[in-house]
Amino acid sequence: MTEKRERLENVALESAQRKGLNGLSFRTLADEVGIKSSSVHYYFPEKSDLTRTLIERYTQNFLASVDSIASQNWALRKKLKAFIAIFENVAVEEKLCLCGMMAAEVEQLDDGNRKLLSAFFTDTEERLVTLFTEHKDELNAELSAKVLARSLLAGLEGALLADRVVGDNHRLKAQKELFMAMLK
Amino acid sequence: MTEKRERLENVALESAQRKGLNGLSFRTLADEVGIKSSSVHYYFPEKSDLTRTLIERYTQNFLASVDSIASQNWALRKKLKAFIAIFENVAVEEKLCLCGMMAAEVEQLDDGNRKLLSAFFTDTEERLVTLFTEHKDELNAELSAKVLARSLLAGLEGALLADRVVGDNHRLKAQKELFMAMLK
DNA sequence: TTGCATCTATCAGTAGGTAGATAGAATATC
DNA sequence: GATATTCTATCTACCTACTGATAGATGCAA
Repeated sequence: MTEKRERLENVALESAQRKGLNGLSFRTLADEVGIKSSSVHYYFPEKSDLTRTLIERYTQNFLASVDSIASQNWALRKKLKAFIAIFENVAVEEKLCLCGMMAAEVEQLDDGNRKLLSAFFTDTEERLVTLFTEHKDELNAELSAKVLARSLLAGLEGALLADRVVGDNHRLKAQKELFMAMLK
Repeated sequence: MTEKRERLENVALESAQRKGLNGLSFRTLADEVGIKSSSVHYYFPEKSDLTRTLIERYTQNFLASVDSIASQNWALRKKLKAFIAIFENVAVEEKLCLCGMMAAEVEQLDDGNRKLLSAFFTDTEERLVTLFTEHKDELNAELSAKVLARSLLAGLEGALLADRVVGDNHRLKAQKELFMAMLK
C-alpha cells in the first residue's frame, strides 16, 4: 500500500469515527492530505469503495485485537478489562466505534457494505461467545454465553454513543462494573 | 398547533429515526407533505429549529411513557418489561430511538440541541435511578441504581443500533434476559 | 516510453436558505 | 356595514455552497 493511500485511509477513518460518513467529503479529505479531490478518486473511484475499505480495515484491526486478548493466558476478568479498554481508548479521543457510527447511517450504505457492517457485529460476538464459553467456570451468572456476548457489545456501543453526548464516561464505567460483577 | 405543522413534524420524526438528520432534507420533507420546501421554512426557519422541535417532542413523549410506567402499582419485573417494550416497538418499525440516532450526528448539532440531547439521556437515567432505588428489594444484584440505570439505557440504545444492522432482534432480547436475571 | 499519480476544469445534482409576490382569512377602522 | 389593513400560508424563482464524479492534460519515474 502506498504511503499516500495509507494517509488517506487514516484521515478518512479518523473523520468517519467523529463525524460519520456524511461528514466525510472527498474535498475535505483531499485538503487534509494535501491533494486534490479528483486524486482521491484515483484511489477510491466511488465513495462506497472508500467506505468498504474503512469497514474492512477497522473490522480486521478490531478482531485482531480481540483475538490477541483471547489468546493470552489470562483470567476472564483481565480479558474483559482488556476488551473494554478497546472502547475506552476510542472514547478518550471523543470518537465512536466506526461500525457503531455507520450502523446509524446504514440506510445510506449499499448492500455489500451493509453485509460487511453486519459481519463486524456477528463476528465480534462470535469471539465473545467463545471467550465466555471457555471461561464459564469464572462466571457466577447463569446466563448463556450468547446473551452475555450480545449484551456486552451492544452495551459498549451504546455507552460510547451516549457518553460522547453527555460528555463523561459514566456509561462505559457502568458497563464495566456490570460485567465485573458477574465474575466470581 | 396547526394540522400542517403537525404533519410536518410527524413525517420529519419518522424520517429522522430511519435516516438520521442528514437524510432529512427540506425538499423531500416538503414533497411528502405536499407543499414546497420554502413553505417548510415558514414553520421552521432553520433546520436547527426543526431539529430542536423533534428532540423536544421526542424527549417529552418518551419521558411521559417512562413516568407512566413508573407510577403504576407493578413489580419491578413488569415495569422493566414495559420500559424495554418502548424500544421493542421502535425496533419493529426498523427505526432507532431519535436521540440515539442524533447522538451519532452530534458533531453537526449546535450547542442548544446538544444540551437537549444530553438531557434526554440524563433525564431518562434519573427516572431509572429512582425506579431501581424504589424497587431495590426486588433486585438480587449488588450494583448501584446508577450503574443499573446507565447500563440499561446504553445497552438498549446499542441493541437497537446493532439489531437493525444485523436484521434480527437478538441484542434487544439479550438485554432483556440480562436484566430479568438480576431480579429476584 | 509506458504507466502511475496528480493536476485543472468542469458537470449535474442537491443542500439550506432568502426574496418577493399572492390569495384569502381575520381584524381593525371609519 | 363597508373599507382598509394586517396576518397566515403558500407559491415561484433564485442564490450560494457543497456533493460525488468525470474527462483530459501534465509531469515524472522506471
